[in-house]
Amino acid sequence: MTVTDIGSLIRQTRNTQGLRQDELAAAANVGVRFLIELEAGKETAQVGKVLAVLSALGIVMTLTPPAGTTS
Amino acid sequence: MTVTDIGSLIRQTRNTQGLRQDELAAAANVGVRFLIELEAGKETAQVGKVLAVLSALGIVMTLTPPAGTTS
DNA sequence: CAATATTATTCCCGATCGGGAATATTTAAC
DNA sequence: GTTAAATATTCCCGATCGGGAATAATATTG
Repeated sequence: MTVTDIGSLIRQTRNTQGLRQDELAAAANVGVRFLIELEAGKETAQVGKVLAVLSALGIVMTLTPPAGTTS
Repeated sequence: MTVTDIGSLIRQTRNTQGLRQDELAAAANVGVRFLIELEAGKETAQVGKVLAVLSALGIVMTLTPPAGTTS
């Protein structure tokens, strides 16, 4: 999973929901410029804001540790 | 999923793998201070570096869009 | 083609990042 | 208690964020 992957998924999900960039940006409380750069795969985006965008789209994140290290 | 959750999981996984903060930081190519702040739930951490840490620990991220929006 | 919608790029600039290194502070071991 | 290990906090400071607004470029539609 790369930042480019995340950006692509965000853009795709946004489109299938019929949202414009400025609408999603407003919903997630971020700037339009930030969203543009995030969709383009910006490595340096702040993780909190990335989570806000994902959440605004209803995208659920799951983190699975390597097998056998859960204990 | 919050940044605090991510930080907690990173710390926990790091501990179960017997890694010190400086060791993981070196493996992920980030600074020790960054890792400390990330484990504490720093909202403003750069997403690229967060992914690097997760990857160094073998933690897999999955993003699932809301049902019915995959098309 | 013309008109519009949408996305992307650039400007300025205060605020904050994030690094290494040094210094606490906390925790563990003997 | 003492020595050491591990974690956390501060210092300085160049690099970059990220905002709004304006402009440019790229679809879409009639």
